[in-house]
Amino acid sequence: MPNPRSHDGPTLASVAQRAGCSPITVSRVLNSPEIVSPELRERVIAAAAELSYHVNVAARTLASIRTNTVGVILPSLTIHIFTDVLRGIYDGVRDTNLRVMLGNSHYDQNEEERLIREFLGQKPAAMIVSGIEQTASSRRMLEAAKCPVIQIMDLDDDPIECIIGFSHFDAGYQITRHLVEQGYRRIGFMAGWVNKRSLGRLNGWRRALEEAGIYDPARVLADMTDDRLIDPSAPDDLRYGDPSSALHGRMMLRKLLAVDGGIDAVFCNNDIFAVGALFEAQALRLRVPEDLGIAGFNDTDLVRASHPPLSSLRTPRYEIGLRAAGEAVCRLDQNSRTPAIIDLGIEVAVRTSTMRPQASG
Amino acid sequence: MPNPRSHDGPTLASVAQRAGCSPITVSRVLNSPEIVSPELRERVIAAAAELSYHVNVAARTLASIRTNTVGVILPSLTIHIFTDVLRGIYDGVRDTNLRVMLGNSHYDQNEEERLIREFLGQKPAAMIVSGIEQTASSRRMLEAAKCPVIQIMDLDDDPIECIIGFSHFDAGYQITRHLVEQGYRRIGFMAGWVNKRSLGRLNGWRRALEEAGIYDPARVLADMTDDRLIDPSAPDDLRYGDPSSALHGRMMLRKLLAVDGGIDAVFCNNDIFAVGALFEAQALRLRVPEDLGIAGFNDTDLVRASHPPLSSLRTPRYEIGLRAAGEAVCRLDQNSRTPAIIDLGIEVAVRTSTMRPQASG
DNA sequence: AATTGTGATGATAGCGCTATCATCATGAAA
DNA sequence: TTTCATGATGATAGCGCTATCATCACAATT
Repeated sequence: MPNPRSHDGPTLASVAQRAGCSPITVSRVLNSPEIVSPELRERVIAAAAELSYHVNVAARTLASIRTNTVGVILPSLTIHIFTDVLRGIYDGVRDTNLRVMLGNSHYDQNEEERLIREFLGQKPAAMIVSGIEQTASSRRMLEAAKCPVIQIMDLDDDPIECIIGFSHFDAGYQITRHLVEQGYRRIGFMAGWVNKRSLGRLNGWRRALEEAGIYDPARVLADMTDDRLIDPSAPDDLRYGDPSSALHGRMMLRKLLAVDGGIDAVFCNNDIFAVGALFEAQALRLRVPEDLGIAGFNDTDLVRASHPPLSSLRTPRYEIGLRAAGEAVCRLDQNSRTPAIIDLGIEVAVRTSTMRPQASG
Repeated sequence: MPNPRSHDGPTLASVAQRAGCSPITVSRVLNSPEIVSPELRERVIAAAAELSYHVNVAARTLASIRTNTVGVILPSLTIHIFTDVLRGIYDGVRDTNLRVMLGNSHYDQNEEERLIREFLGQKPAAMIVSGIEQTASSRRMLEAAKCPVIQIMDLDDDPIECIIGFSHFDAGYQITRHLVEQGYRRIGFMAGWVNKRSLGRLNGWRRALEEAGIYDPARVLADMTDDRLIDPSAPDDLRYGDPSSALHGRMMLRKLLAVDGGIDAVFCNNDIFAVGALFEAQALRLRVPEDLGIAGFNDTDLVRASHPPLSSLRTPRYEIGLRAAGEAVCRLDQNSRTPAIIDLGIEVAVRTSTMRPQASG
């Protein structure tokens, strides 16, 4: 009777036996094939194929100290921004031997800290974490980590090691500048719920308006800083709903139009809000862009196809994920931990929704 | 000098030493605390906390045969449907000791087979795979797997073991019946690109129309069965774009309106197409629902907020993920492998976009 | 012929954990 | 008292792999 603790699958030893060599040689064929003679190598490969052998990752990890797992911690899987990033990361580790271990912090810094602790306990090959809002203790753990640590999505702070993203301040500033240049004067900001990144955009919006002498704090709407948006006990409508739903966009536009003096343009913190605002404008029979300019954020497919097409700010979400994975691979290859701030840039995508006829500006 | 191969972190042995007991007792505190005396247990927990000990997952896996990893294989991370499912899965394994290992097959059955082989090689605790379109060899491997295998998203076939989803045929049938009941007679189907699931919906659409005696095969648009949609070498516009973009919806509506006899309503294979169709209708100054009825699929946030709100078919995407994870946990607990077909049901969400004034019906 | 280097392969000893069996008090039942 | 069950803890032996060092044939160099 065979050892009951053993797996049933073939092991290095069984491949070795079949190929007529020692287990360690099989290991070499797997890990550094160039140092094994061609004939033996072929024999081993054939034997492995015949037995449909697959390495036991746990055993390899245990024996070799290094793992091939990249820990990724994102604040949400609901918000499409982060699934775009995630897709980039997965595409970035394709054709490498790296695995992704994903954690969802649900925008909870304590949960994030827990995940960081747990992931670091597994000695990951690299860590990719979103943003710069970690707790002090999370930050300390990441700084002490013996692997590349890559922060993503943000820029404006001193990174732990490598940070890949874009300036949210610039993003808010540039899209707002565009609205100012189009002649809009009462420009609102539909922030939704405010985190560090949104705050950067808000400050960019504010700066652009202050420079033009038309800043009015009443025109920012951030009162959705509301636990219901992320609280699992919230009513179904919001719980299953995207916290950035188009319905919120509609509601917020109504509120902004109702503030003293109203608004003649709105910068929406994401494209979904913007589409919601567009629908609300249609419902109110406001002409876009004549009566109301609408600008989105992220430049997703949707706003290219709307009627009228919406201006937006293109953010390199997929590219951030791809590059983050690439940096991880590269830093592992070169065993380097050089600090780096990688700005993947942004771009204002100008479309009809903000092309105000100059006559009326 | 310590063993250079060893990790630097604390091990079971160091915790044991600090707690003044043997390593195996520490292991017991971790795995079945109830069999250790309260005092010793407390001492061990305290020692572990002081050293901030974390188990070495690789060592545990190697020693215990069983892993705590659930392999999940999805065909896409681009399509929001699957990220909804993914979110459900992650929420479903929260507060369990299960990990998720995610693979993206990019709608490629060979890639899927590769992933299945690789994942099974790691003796996962369970497997969750999307759909029923596996290759024969994939199917064989999954059937032979020594772990619960849960298929999701579909229903209409004999499952490997447990399948969780809904009937795509019924879905297509019900939403089309609704359109028929509203008095629409030239009802198109905007399929986009056809896989097994879309085909089910198409057949449902067809059946409903045949029953009403108004089926016309010219009114289905499925010519986007186009490799560019999933080919990484496609032009940027499509590559980075969602293969179910609203722009496709706009294009397809134009095509459907141009077929002989035109259409007076359209069932769109997803909500994004439907919103695109709505925008196109707006651009063409077609009144919705009077001139054109529009129905979407999935009932996402977006269609609730559009102007007019779009009817859609609610699909339990998040719930499928949640339940799949739940089934995995449950089957592991009970060590059962009972066949099960779990229909999570669908619902027609009727909104303005298909409420045709009966006078004109 | 002796020495050295090189390239290919093998032997050995763990990596940190858990399955299994062994031990040893303790108290209840005979 | 003896026996036996029970509960708590320990000792031992791997899980399947790789790091490290050892070996050995063979060719090149002195």
